Parts: sequence; C-alpha cells; structure tokens
Amino acid sequence: MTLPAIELDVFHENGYQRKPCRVTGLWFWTCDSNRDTCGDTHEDEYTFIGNPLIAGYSSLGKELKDQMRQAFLGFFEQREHTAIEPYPVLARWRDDIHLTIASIADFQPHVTSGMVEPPANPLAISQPCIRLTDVDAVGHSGRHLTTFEMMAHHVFNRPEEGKTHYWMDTCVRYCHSMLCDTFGIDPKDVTYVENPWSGGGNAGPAVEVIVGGLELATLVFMNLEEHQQGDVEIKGLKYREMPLQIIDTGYGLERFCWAAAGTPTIYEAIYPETVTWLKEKVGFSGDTVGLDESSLAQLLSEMSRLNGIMNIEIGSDGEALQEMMLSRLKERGVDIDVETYLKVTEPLSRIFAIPDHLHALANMLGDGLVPSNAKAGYLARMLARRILRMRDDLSLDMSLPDLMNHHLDHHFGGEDMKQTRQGMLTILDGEEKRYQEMLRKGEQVVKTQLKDLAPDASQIPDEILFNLNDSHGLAPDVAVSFAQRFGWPKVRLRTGFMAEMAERHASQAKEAAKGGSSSEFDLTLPELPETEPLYYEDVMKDVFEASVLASMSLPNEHPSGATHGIVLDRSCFYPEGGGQEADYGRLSSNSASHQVLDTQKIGDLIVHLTSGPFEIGDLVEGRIDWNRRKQLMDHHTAVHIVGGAARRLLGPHIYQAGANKSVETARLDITHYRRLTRTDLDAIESMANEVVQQVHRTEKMTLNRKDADKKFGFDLYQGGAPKGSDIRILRISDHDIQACGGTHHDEPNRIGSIRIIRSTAVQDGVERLHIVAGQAAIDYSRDQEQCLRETADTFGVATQDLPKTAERFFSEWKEQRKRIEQLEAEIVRLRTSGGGQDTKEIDGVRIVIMEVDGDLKQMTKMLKELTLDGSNPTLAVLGSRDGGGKLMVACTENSVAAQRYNAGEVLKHIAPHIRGGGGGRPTFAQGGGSYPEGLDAALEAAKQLIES
RNA sequence: GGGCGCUUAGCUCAGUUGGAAGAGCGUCUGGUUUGCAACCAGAAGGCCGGGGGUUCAAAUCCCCCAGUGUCCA
Repeated sequence: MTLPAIELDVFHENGYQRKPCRVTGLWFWTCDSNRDTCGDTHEDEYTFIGNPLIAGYSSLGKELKDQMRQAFLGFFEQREHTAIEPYPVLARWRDDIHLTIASIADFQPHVTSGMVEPPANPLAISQPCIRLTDVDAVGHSGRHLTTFEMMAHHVFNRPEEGKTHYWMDTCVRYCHSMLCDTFGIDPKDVTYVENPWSGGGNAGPAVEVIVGGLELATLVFMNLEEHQQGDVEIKGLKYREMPLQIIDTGYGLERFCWAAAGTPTIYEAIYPETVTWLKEKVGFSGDTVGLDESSLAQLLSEMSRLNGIMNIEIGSDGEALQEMMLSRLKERGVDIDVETYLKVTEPLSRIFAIPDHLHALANMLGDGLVPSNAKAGYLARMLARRILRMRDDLSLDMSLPDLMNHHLDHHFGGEDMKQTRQGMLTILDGEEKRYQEMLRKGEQVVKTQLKDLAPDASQIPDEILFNLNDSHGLAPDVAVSFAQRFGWPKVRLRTGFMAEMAERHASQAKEAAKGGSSSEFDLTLPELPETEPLYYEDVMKDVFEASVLASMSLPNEHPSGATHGIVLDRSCFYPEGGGQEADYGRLSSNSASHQVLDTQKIGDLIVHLTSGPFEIGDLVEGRIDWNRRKQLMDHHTAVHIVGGAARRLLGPHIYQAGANKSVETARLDITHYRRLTRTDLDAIESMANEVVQQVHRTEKMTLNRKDADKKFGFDLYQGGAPKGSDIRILRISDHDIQACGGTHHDEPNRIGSIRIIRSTAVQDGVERLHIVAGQAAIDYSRDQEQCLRETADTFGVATQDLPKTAERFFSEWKEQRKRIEQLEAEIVRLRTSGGGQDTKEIDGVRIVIMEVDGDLKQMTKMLKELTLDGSNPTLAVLGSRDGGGKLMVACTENSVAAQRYNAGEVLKHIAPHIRGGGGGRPTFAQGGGSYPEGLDAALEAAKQLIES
C-alpha cells in the first residue's frame, strides 16, 4: 500500500477541502473554492511583492529577523515547547556531512536513531543552516540563499511506550494558528500540499505549506523506516513503521521576513543595508541603466514575480532563459532590450549575492572553520573567492575584510561566535592575498598557454580552458578576459561552455565514486556478553585474571602474525581506537601461554589477537607490555596537552583534524590558517611542559550525551563523532576538555617532558605536529645528539662549531668546483693555442682533435672554450674514456667551419670505433659507446676523414 | 577522498622532437649623470626540489618522496 490521504480535523474545522492540483496533480487542501492549483506551480505568481502577506512588521534586515524569530519561538514556548539554542553550522558531530543543512541535522544520527534522548521534547529552534547546492542561483532567482535559518518545532514520540506528545493534527493546527492568528495571514492564501517525504532510509507523510505562491514551511511526519518486509511502498522502496516517530518541521525564517516586507527580492528584505550601500558604491540607479526610477521599480517587481514561477535550474541555458524572461516581461507591458536587461541584472545579481555569501562565510568562520583547499575549509574558500570575483566584476574598491566588517556591523551581534572579529578579518585578509596571487600567476599561465594561438583567434581551445579552471583556478570568463587583455582581443567564451564544464566535473565525480572498498579486520563472532574493560578504572593495572569465552582461529593471515582471536570476560588490553595503538602482551593459562600481538574492538567485544589458541573456559592471566602502554599513554595525554596549548596560543579556530599515537612518536593535526614557525612550536612546547608540571591530576568522567553537550558544547568532539550514548571525558584542568576513549595518565607529570619535533602541512589549513613524550622524547634527543656527534667527528670540530664549519665547507666546495672548471678550460686553451700535435689548420679553419679527461659535462665546457669564438673558426673533436667512451664534435656556428663540416656526420663516422652511437645538430654532436679502448682509433679516423 | 598543475639565478618566470641552461628585475664594477623604479658597457650569481630508473646523452621521458597550488565531492 502507499500512504493514505491526509485527513485532519483541523482542515475540516477551518473549511478546507481536498483537491488535486490542475498543474502538478498533487493533492492539496484549500479554503478558497475558486482555487484549482496547489499554489506552488508555474502558474502561481507571488502575490506579496509590494503587498505584504504578514502585517505589522515595518522593519527590515536583522531587526526583522530577530522579531520574526522571537515571534516563532515565543508562539511555541507558549504551547509547551522548550526553545533550545541553535547548533553550530559546522556539523562536527557528524562524519557524513560538513555543514548543518537542516534543523533535524542537529539530532542525526544519535537522537533520530533512538539511542540518545533529545535535549528537550517537544522543542523549538531556529537553526542557522548552509546549503551550497544552489549557490549559482543566489542573486539571480530572487529567493535562493546559501545560508538561512530554519525555524522548527520537533517532536520525538515513542507510541509503543505510550509516549506521544502530538502528531499530525496538532502539528498542522499549530502551524495554521501561527500563520493566520499570530501573523494575520488570510486562510484563503494558505494551501497545504500533500507530498510524502523520503530519504536516508526514512520516510513519512508530509505537507508543504504554501502562502502567496511561496513555500513557507514543510511539515514532515517521519514514522517509517526502510525494511524489506515493509508494507508501505514509496518511490519503489518498502517501509515499515518505526518505534521512534518524529515530527520534523522547517519554516524559512528569511521567507517569513520576505513575506512581511514585500520587497521584490528576499535579499532586500534581509540585507537592506548592504544592498543600499553596494548600490551606492557601484553607482547603480535608474539613471545609469537608462530607466526612470518608476520603470526600474516596475521592471524589478515584474522580474521578481516571474522568477517565482520560472525555475532557474543550474546549467540551464542562460540565453534561452534570458529570452524567455524578456518576452514574458513584454507581455506584462515592460518592453526593454537585452542590453538594458543585462545592465540591470548583472550588477544587481552580484549586489544581492554578496551579502548572502558574506553571511554564510561569517557563519562558517564564526564557528572556527579555517579556509583550506580541501573538505569543509574549501567551501569557505570558494565562498570567499566568489565574493572577490563579484567585487571585481563590480569594480568595487574595497577589501574583503572591509566588506566583512560592514556586514558584521549590520547583520550580526548578540550571537556567541567562537572566532573573534579580528581573527576572522585576519583570515579573510589571507584569503584575499591568495586570491590576488592566483590572479597574478594566472596572467602568466594564460600568456604561456596561449603562445601558439593565433592573435586573431575567436576562441580558446576547450582543453586549455578546462585546464586553466581546474589546475589554476581561473574561471573561463576570467581566462577569456585575460586573453583579451594580453593580445587575443577577439576571443569569446563559447555558449554552453560553462554547462559542459559542470557536466565534465559531474562525470568525474561519478567516476571517482565507483571504486573504493576498505578491507577491514574481519572476524565473525558468536553472541557474547560485552567484554568488561579494566583499563579505565585503573590505567596503571597491567596484570589481571579472566576466563576465556571464545577462541577462534583467524580466517586469513593477520599482519601482526597472530593466528587466533581470543575473547575474555574482562580485559586490561586496550584495543586500537581514537588514534591510540593497541596494547600488546601475553595471556597464560595452566596449560598454554601465548603472545598478544594486537588487540581490536569488534562491537562490544575486545578481541586479543594471539599467537595460539586457548580452551574455552580456561582461566588466564593477562599481562600487558607495560613499557609499551606507558609510552602510548605518555603520547596520548601529551597530544591532549599540546592541543590545548595550541588552542590557547593560536586561537579558537584550532581544532583537532586527526591524531595518531604510536610507541615511537605521536602526531596531532590541527586547523590553522598559516604555516607554523619554529617560534610557534617552541611556544606551544613550553606551555605544554608547564602544564605537565603544574596540573597535578587529570579528571575523568562519563556523561550521557545530552548532558555532555549541554555542559561542554561541541568542542568536546575534537577527536571525531563518538558513536555511543555515554561519553567519556578527559579534563586536564581548564587547559583541555575532550571526549576521549583512550587511556590517560591520572598524573600528567608522569609524562616527564614533551618535545614538538617539527610541523608539516597535511593540507592547506591543517598543520601536523610531530610530538615525542616520555621515554620517546629522551630517545629522540639521544638520536639527535649522536647525529651531531658523528657529523662533528667527520669534520673534526666541536658540535657547536658545526653550522659555521658546514657553511665554510659548502662555500669552499662551490668555489673549488668553479676553479676546477676554469682550470680545465685553461688546459684546453694551452693544449690548443701553441700549435702542438692536437691542432692543425686547414684553409682557415682550426682543427682540434684530442683526448681529454672528464664526462660529457666537462667536455662541453671545453668545447665551448674552443668553438664559441666567432673570430677563430674551429672544428673540434674531443674524446674521453669516461663511462665506456665519449665523443663530442662541434664547429663554430656561422663560420666557414660550419659550412665545411657537419659535426653529426663526423660523429657518425667515428662512433663505431668505440661501439656506440649519438647525435645532435650539424654544429654540435655528442655520443658515447661501450669500448673505451677504441678511442684512439676513433680519433685517428676523425683525423683521416677531415684531412682527406 | 578523487582529478589536474607547479618546483630552473636573490625575485618573477621562459626553456620546442631528449642533444652547448635563458630573459626581465635585483646585485656588483666602470662610465654617463646626479631628477623620483634614469641611461650605457661589463661581470658575478644555477646539485634545473630530493632520490631512483630508461638512454651514448635527462631541466626535458618513467617511478617514488617532499613542498606548493587548483578544481571537484
């Protein structure tokens, strides 16, 4: 069966009827008897442009948003909802998405799966979200945004346990009451469209709430989960009812503001100060586009209404769309030419998009994101570059930090931002510099790549354009404008090229998505009770007794050399996790004793990978390799301390992007917007060692997730998203607080000392710190000292004189190399100037045939010495016994020597004597062989050839 | 995570089918001028990122490593 019709008392009580939409075919509810379309079709124009649907709001911008948000949250707070604070826009608690794309994303996957209780129930929230999928439409469509607030009321029901707060009827009742009572919207303007929702393994009935042609809200009733034996079918997949039933609503805050403002576009409703300011800076007005103010206003209003019913799809043909827009405008009495149309839309679309992009960027950076060339950081860089591009297109004389400063002044305030304003501006300044550098380099690249293109060419080859974009960051239109500027004035961008490029990227992504399967350690285990971990309650415990619950031989060879997997009822062995490597050691029973070569966690079970089997039921004594464990703990606790120090010294954007702790070394990846210097590392190292000395005890606790989130916030999850409902927390005074499942010292000073060896770049914006602590730190300095001692011994100087000595040796080596070259040339001069047996003159050409020492490079030097003097025409044949025999022949270019002799042919003639070959130009040839003993014969042959 | 690109003089960058390492700016010397990025002549300055391989021969072709940039997810 499919989902049944949504029949609710609230509809009937308000005089609503259920009808199929004439255009889309979807069922919808309306109280307007004349209405036969659902409201969200290409026939339903916006009705609120210049005629606000929501009365009583005279403000715009931030003030309007604040009022609207307060009205929404207040409405639900009065109706037994708890308003909760919004989550970050960076979804750090999830590993499947970078950005918070909806309010429900806050509660996925742990709350929606039923594992964790929601922070309140029912709850109301206004969640800032970022969606970059329609980024190209922003500014053009009049309604698309990359960042918006999704206002929502959520309910988590468990009907099987008798815990149901409310469901469809009440939900729609709240919505309807808010729209019509609180906001005073005429019920005739409101339609509810039935449109089942499904995605991500869940589904349920849903209604879209359309007001005045604009979708203001969506109400989703998620009560189904995908299941093979399910009895409900939606879009070809089978679903069944699930125990947790969720109301997921979404009300577009900015759309409410727009409906209350009635401005031609949404941007003018929420970013009026920026739009006005930019218009003024750009000098945009009716005058500049050749229209009087009232015609311009009429044009913009009509365009906006049309935009509401025309679907701007990414990649659709821009020119066709533009033509359609013009003809539809004409039908409405606005008759303008293409030129005027472009004069209006091109600057305006940018003026509209800039504040939107700034807002999204501020949200991301405000959460501590560092721009990068990969992952979430790239999204920030992309937005920054789009802003800079648009700024340049508008010829605005303002820096990116200037723009952001203005934006923050008008559109932010009161929010808790993690990043400071100064930090944000510093980061943006860096981004602008990178952008300028990219353009500067781009100019060079364009010049070089187009070198072979005819100056009157009308197009740049596709391959070059793709390459300029993908490898050098130059968008095709930028590349074209560079080309026009640097000597190819006629080139234009081919129609449809942008769409082709998008297509090409899409197919590349598809191709890349195909491969990729990770081979994990795989062992099927019997049903067993959870292994009791002993390593948390006492991290110093290294010996324990336990009984064997399972002993299995491993199906395939394990890298550690282990042959069996042993499960015990309890264990001190720490299984690899959280970047900390596994404990090794030994298990012994009365009858057997085997090494533990690795330890892994599978589900709730700790599996000891051993060199042999045990009997089920055996009592074993386990002993972990304490030196190894101690070193791993030194490194793990040290990593937390170093991370805390980096955050305190470098700023709030420092976030752990990965970590690894082995016996030899530890690595900590942190987010930062520039490369770290040795001075930075020294400061971090010093602070870390102070913490080791000053903090006497670490604090360990276990909280359920709801309380952990509330108490410490999302910075807790530096190490990634934990899976369970209980969160283990390690607190090192106020220096560092993190969720962590590793083993840690109770007393930090057991670590001894911490050294930061060096830092490397993982990607732009992520710096890897290489750390040693405890015994590893001592071993490291010993190795370093030994290295210095050995080097100093070689030079025969004291270690402190090494830098000076090395410097002296290197510069002397260079000087002497130079000197040798000069002397070699001098030898050639001496041997050839005196008219000895090596030199002969034939009809005004000096002939030099001689054997020399040295390789091809040195011979080249000598040849240059002989043949580069135009006033002394020379033919030179040099031979060397180096590496199987080498021969070089050259004659002075542009001289009688070159006219008379062909170096290549001489070489070809004599090379066989040393059993070799070679080649080159008529004035310069070189070759080699494998028979140095034939060199005399070769030179003799040359003599014969030339003198004959 | 995937694709593509770059690394050559102090700086910015050329370098063709593998065959004699280049330009501009800067530096130094001399001249001419002393008026702000002035002009003329000359010189110095290169492990062509590192390591392997192919070849008679590698800045150039292949593989690995490092650094750096860029696009897509």
